Amino acid sequence: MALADEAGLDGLSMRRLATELGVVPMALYKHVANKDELLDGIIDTVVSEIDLTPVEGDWKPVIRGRILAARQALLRHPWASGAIEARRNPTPAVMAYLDSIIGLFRAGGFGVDEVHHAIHALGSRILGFSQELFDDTPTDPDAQEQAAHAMAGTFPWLAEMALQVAHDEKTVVGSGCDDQFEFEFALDLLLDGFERLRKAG
Amino acid sequence: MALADEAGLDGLSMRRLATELGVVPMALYKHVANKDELLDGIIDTVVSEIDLTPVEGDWKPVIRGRILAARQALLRHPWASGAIEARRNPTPAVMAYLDSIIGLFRAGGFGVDEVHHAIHALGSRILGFSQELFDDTPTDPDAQEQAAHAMAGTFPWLAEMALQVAHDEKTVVGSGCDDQFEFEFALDLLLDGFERLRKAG
DNA sequence: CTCGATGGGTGTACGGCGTACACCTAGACC
DNA sequence: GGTCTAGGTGTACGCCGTACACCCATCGAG
Repeated sequence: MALADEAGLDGLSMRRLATELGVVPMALYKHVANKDELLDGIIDTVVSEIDLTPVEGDWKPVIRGRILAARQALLRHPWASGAIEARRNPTPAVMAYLDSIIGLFRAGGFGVDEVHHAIHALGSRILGFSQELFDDTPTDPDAQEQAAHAMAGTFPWLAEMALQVAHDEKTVVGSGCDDQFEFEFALDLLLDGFERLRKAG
Repeated sequence: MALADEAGLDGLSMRRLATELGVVPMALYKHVANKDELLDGIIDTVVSEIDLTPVEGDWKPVIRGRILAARQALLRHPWASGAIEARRNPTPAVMAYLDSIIGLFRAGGFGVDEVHHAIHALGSRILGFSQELFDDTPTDPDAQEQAAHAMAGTFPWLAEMALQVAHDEKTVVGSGCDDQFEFEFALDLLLDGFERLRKAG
């Protein structure tokens, strides 16, 4: 049923998925009320991949690990994070995940208010634009460098950063922005911040 | 043209917008190549509302102010942030905004790498779910409290937090989650983190 | 063994979407 | 007056989600 995770496509749906299953579109409606419900379903199966089994240890590494696990699950299904955000009310599995995170904070000695703020901080996108603002499709560094030079006049600082990235790409192996690193960087920054607040508070 | 900011609706478009302008749908295509280009257009007009005029002062309050200004602009047009995120490449105005932020960091003494990480941190949604995970449509506290109790069994920690929020709503005026406060909380946490890194760095 | 109910698949149809293509018109400019 | 062109028009196509009516195979009750 929710094995509809299949062909891994996102923007395409319902009629398409039906034919993919060798069935007429309307047949799907015998299993789900509408498309949203179907999406809720597959979202839940993805989120359920996150390992929520209790772990012993200090709150910080434990929470860190769980969030990174969630990230891994979402990375396995690139369309998922977008789908989750588009939903107006969270699905049960999402609730369960959130609940587990909150529980870890509470067990770590945080007060309810503190956790509340922490959850918001972890969930908010400060710039209002998401991390994937630039699609990090790996273009070759030289083209990137050229583009950077081209916009040096209008967007000097952006260009500077882009050049640095292009440079790194040519010297070190791997793609310019190490997304994983960036993610952990921001995560640790926040976790450290929470810790300081707790000690201070 | 981009005065299409009009009726403030989002999910509806093109044909709809055409009739709204008293014109046949295809007429729009004499001004924009396709719907995406139109969206890019209105996104740019929204983002252009952000005041990017140079400001004197310490980097932290200046950046803080600019980001909060951006937030105000996006809050004025609730559909905008979603639209921006959905776009694959940023529009010029978005680039200009990013550039200005990067510039402020650089002027504040940050190195290129540091700024790079900072930008990523500011832009990422750590949980993978956005802040508006729960639509904060103001429901009455009692109903909320009841719902919280109902899920206390399955999601104890979530319920605990929800109860606290419901309680606050009844005692203090204003809505339970002060979004503005939460936003500034996360923002300051990150800014403080950046500062410490720079001093350590 | 018949019979009704029921779960799942089918076919047709509607209204909405974005947009390709060919056409028309009113002014601007030589 | 003749040409060019920017902008508006009409028709049509293929996609989408889904409402509604139908059909059939299985199965438990009588």
